[in-house]
Amino acid sequence: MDLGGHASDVAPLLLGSILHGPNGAGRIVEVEAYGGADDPASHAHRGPTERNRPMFGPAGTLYVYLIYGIHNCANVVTGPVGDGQAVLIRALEPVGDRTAMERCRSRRGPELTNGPGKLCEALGVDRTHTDQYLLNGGAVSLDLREHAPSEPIASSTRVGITKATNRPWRWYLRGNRYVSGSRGGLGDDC
DNA sequence: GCCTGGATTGTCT
DNA sequence: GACAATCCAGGCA
Repeated sequence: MDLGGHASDVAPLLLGSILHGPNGAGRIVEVEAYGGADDPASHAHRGPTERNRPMFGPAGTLYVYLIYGIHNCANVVTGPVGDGQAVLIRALEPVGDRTAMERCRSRRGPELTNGPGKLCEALGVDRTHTDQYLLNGGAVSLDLREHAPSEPIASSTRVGITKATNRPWRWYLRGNRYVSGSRGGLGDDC
């Protein structure tokens, strides 16, 4: 798979890939695309800053930021160097041994990883991992899928943003119980 | 320098 | 359904 395309092209292709963290691993079941300067909702909209610098690195770089002072959110950088495009990982389906993740989260079932902040806490991913390259088997790494997932892929508008809310740049595996949205009743087709 | 608001979540009512 | 928790980038003076 080529991560060098536009975030909105790469995002649905990441569904089904496996994200590994210090505490465990999960299959990506929900993503959102964030563009560069052309996307007002993206951190990269105003150009490079100290925080978003990893977004402007090579495709396959990890960008982790702190939101609301509490939660970490993990993104996979896509597109050419300097573009600032990234794909936000919103939900995972745990794979393999999940005991370490459950211990970290003090929760089980979908509550383990069905949100961007939740999955970072479960996997043990935080801002110290930002700017890591995901494709060389480090503490945080990405196993790109070889085949498309068996579940149907659905899309909708993005969640939790106030700008450019009309772009249908959220993709998820329809019917998967680890997709986020239990709070907002999201998950309709687009 | 100070102020504001955010790609969220857990808890309480 | 409402709201508190808690950090910091970015805007503005």
